[in-house]
Amino acid sequence: MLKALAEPIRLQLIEALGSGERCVCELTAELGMAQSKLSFHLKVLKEAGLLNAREDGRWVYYSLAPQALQELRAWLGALASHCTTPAAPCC
Amino acid sequence: MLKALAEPIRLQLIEALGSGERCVCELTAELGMAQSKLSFHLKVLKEAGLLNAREDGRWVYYSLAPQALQELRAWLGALASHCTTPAAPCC
DNA sequence: AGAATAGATCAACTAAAGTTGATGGGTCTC
DNA sequence: GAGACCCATCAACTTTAGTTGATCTATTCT
Repeated sequence: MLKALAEPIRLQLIEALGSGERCVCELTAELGMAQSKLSFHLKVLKEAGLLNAREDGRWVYYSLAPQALQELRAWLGALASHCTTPAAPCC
Repeated sequence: MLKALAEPIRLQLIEALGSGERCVCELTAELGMAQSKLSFHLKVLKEAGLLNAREDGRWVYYSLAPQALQELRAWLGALASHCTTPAAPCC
């Protein structure tokens, strides 16, 4: 999942979807890039569970999966809670 | 920063540091991998702002940077807040 | 001072991931 | 049903990132 997030184009997609659902053609126009490229990255994000796809006739609408975002937040929260414990003198 | 997180070994490091500060030799032993490899990944994480390094004589202790974690959480929160808006019919 | 240890860095190699342009399947309009 | 349009997929290529083993600096111990 983190691997899916960690790519500039995919981050652009995530940001674009932050304001709500979008269809692919809209995203293609907005980001100005080859359709196949976009399709590739959307697939990666979808397979990581970060995006939901909704088909409507000949269009496909993508949106962020809030649950995945929540999961990540929870993980970060857990990490932050104990990470300031000092190390025992080592070796 | 996300790019730094998105790598299995670096995730192991992050998890290991979740319970508190550690020195490199300890991490090397714990993860059982070449020292140069570990040093490489620690550097990536540090340059991303995710880790703090504290030198003490011949040892170096690494710990998670809570501020970076907080930043990420905030970003995810902002994304989650509007992402369910349905798309306007497109094209 | 000399030897040993912790850790960083480097160059050459290997492996993984993104890009490109073409093709194919499905859906809509006329 | 022919043509246009949206999107996914594929193979070949290019780019980027991780690995390895050797070497180097700094620090500690005898």
